[in-house]
Amino acid sequence: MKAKINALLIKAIDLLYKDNDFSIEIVKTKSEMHGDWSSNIAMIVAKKKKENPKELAQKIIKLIPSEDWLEKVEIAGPGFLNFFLTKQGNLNYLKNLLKDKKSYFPFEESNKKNILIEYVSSNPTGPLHIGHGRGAAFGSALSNLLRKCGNKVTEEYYVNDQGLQTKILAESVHKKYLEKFDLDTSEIDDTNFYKGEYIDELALKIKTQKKDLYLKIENESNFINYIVEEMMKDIKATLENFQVKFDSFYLESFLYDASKTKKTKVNEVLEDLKSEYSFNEAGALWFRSTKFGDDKDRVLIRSDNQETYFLSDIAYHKDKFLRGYDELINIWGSDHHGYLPRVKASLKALKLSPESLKTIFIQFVSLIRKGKKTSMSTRSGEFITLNQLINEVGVNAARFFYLAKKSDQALEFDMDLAISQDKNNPVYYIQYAYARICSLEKELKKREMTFDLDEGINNLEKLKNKSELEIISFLEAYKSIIEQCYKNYEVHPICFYLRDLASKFHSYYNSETIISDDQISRNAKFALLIGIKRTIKSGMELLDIETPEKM
RNA sequence: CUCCUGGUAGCUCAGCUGGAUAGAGCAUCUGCCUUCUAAGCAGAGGGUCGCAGGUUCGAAUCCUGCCCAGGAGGCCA
Repeated sequence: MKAKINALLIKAIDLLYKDNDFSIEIVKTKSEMHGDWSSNIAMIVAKKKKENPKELAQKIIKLIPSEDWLEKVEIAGPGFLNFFLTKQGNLNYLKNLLKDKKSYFPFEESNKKNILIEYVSSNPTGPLHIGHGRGAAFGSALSNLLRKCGNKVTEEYYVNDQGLQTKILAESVHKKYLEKFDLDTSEIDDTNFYKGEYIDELALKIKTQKKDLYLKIENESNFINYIVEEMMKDIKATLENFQVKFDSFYLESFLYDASKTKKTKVNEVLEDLKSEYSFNEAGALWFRSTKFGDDKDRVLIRSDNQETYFLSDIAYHKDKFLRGYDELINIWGSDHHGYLPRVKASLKALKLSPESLKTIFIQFVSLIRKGKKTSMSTRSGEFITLNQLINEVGVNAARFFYLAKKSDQALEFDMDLAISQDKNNPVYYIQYAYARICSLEKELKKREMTFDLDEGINNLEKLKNKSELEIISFLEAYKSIIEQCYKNYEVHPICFYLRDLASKFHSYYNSETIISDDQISRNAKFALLIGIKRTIKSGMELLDIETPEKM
């Protein structure tokens, strides 16, 4: 409908000015006094052409032909054009939705892309905590949306499976492991060690499974790999538990692997940057990132010969480009925002287009328990793991709480509120609406009545009361919400929409008896319910939240 | 010190690519279960949109300054 109105307006303006370069808005109205759809076109164009908005609006109206779906167009306020649709016009969307045998989805990208989306990528030095959970929920939901809109999407987790931090992790575990055998570890300097409970648990697991095999470590890198694998097992299990499914886990060590090719991918990057963009200073190798807009130059290889994570990150990003994607998406914690300029600088140096890389930052999650804020730190071991959260509030509620807030805004996760499963949880409210519709269908069968969808579709005109008309119109708004989310790489508006839709349904349910004796009107009402049901299902599937048929 | 986010109802947040009377949920108060699921509904109260200027027909939205909160600025990740 929006597209139809848009076409009429563009044509009218084109006739008047031979110009259609305007960014106009066509929105669903909030009040029925303003009709069904509203446009600010007259005010936008009037400004550019220095005319009076109301007079211009008058001219535009004269150029709008009569259409069977259009009742009338009015001018209101400072120059809004308000479109009042005929009954037919308003029913178009719902009819299409109901006629589609498959699951209806209101938007499809015309220029389909092959997208790589990287998220979570938590270091395997500890279990996932509630901060990672937010990135996981958002990344998976956004992937669903991008895919549902017609794109090919690959979800990837980048694993920093080597380097200094994994070494420290292995040492931390090993110390605990030694202590399990009552060995004296007081000589070991553990100031930088990881301290969480999981270290102790892992040490115990190793003792149980491998006995005294690692009392003396013969091959350090093998031991590190072993520990990292154990951590990743745990992380993967948590992700699966949380409805997050990755297509690939990309190992950092692969970038240093020379077994298949002569040169490692990291070495290739070092050559790419050689002499022109890198230099030696104080025993270290630097990347001249200032040449590409970064604040300062960055170290690639430290004076102790240790490669920085930045170096392998460059190689990783280069590899992403070489794998042939149209678009790369990174979902990073907001503490990495200072990191982006140097990555973009490296892309420019490698003559790869930084515009193809879209980075979305996820703000911190802090935890509130019994009114007290808890700080999160992997190293000190003070955190709530994602597993704990799932166990306490459930996957569905956890996902919804994460997704219902704009991702670039800090989130205060109130455990006590999320734990309370009784009433405060908006998830149940939406699920309940869905279950109620399912329940009505069951009740219908129980009373040995039938539902004929085609008859319902053909009699939608019979739906006349206020809440029915409002819902019919609101169902169409789903399309705009999806388009907006798709365009802006966000998902929280879906949460708000579903809540509103559920609310309108509950209200309707309470004001009307759905199962009536009049077959025609009953079918029409059930057709409307099916529209609601499919829309809720569609939205919840994007969020990966369950829609039980019974509660 | 520099940069990035944010400041909207008692609380948690939408709205921010300028538009019509600033919206939800929770909490509070008043009603509604012999009737399709009360995990629900109907109604009420609650606001100097951090402060001050500016841009214009119009500003919560854009610009500038200030105040407050959080974050980033390493040969840490």
